[in-house]
Amino acid sequence: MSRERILLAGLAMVDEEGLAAVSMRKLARRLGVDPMSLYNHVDGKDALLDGIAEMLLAAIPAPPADPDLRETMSALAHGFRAAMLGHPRAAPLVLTRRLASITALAPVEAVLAPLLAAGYPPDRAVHGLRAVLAFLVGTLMREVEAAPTFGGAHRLAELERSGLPAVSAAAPYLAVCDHEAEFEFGLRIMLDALAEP
Amino acid sequence: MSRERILLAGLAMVDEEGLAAVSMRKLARRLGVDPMSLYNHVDGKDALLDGIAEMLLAAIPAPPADPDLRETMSALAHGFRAAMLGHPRAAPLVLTRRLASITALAPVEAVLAPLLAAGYPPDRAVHGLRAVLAFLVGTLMREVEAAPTFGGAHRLAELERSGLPAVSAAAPYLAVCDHEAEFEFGLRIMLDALAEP
DNA sequence: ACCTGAACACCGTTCAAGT
DNA sequence: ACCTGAACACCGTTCAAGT
Repeated sequence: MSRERILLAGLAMVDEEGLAAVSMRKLARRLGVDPMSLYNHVDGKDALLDGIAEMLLAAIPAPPADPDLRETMSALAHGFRAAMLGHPRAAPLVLTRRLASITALAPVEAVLAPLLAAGYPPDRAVHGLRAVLAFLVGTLMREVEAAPTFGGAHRLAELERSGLPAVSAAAPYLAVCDHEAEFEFGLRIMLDALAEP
Repeated sequence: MSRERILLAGLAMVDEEGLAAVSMRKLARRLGVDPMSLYNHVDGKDALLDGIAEMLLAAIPAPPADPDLRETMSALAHGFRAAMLGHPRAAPLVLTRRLASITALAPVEAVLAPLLAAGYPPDRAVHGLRAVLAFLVGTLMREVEAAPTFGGAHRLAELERSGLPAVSAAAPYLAVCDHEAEFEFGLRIMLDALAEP
């Protein structure tokens, strides 16, 4: 028994059965141990979920340093996305919890550093960070099915006869969602806006 | 007993005690009724939460028609924000659930219609809709404390001695978060990008 | 220091019985 | 058609007891 073994088993459980299926008792069973043993290494269910989120966050690779701001920011965004899509059912933990731990600051540093190096004043850099992050969180929540598609959950035929003119007109495009393309479309908007200080 | 009375009591309960505190049994107690009575009007806990989300969504006011696209989009975004901030603890229901109901299409129509009227081809209009929505979802999740601040959860002193250079340099700005200003900053980026088809 | 198991106070939902 | 209550199969966590 160790904290790490517990967190890894927890992540595996989320990956396989989904967040809603995770319980301390089932996790203990999976580890062949009494439920209460977990409490020696983890502070409770909430702390367990925080711990899993931190593992995911820590696994995001630091992209190679690049003198071009846009290149760096793009690589960071894609790295974050890849990490979340690697564990889609666990991603909401990262996208949804406020982590107090210091490891949660690594991605902040990764985004802030290139912005400051590019000449951004710190206040603008923080605004930029937060805008990009909001977009990333919103987009990724949608990708992992934890946020509304606002239309995507409906069938084409249903959209067409909704009685809503704009929805009907755009029905063929609403009915499908190419996450990759949507991600690039939105990311380009953010990166264009942050092109220079 | 009626579906509406149940949904209203459910919303009140979320407002007062938070999402995690909602249970079918407590809701029944609040209504002075047997827990199982609720099942005659609502399909279970998940359907109850969907129903509450739909109520919130339906309460978003339709802004007055304005020939200016930017004005219209801005009014829609602010209306959506106001509706979520009016029920911050319930907002994650809207921001987090995929509603299959037809009422979930009203906001889509509201955003799509002005974009089409402004000359957007339908495919571009849907991209624009999704990018704006992703930003709104991400920002509002942060505002209602359901998404990471990535830094905001930390104290100033802690940020300064984090050992991370960019984080230290920007610490005073990371330590505070003016949600209003962040919202306007990000929204402006999105609206600028959507200024013309 | 770590593990155990009984116990407490909860859950959502099924089902048979009532009116 | 709607309400009820017992019952089932779960929860997270406390606490006293063990090693």
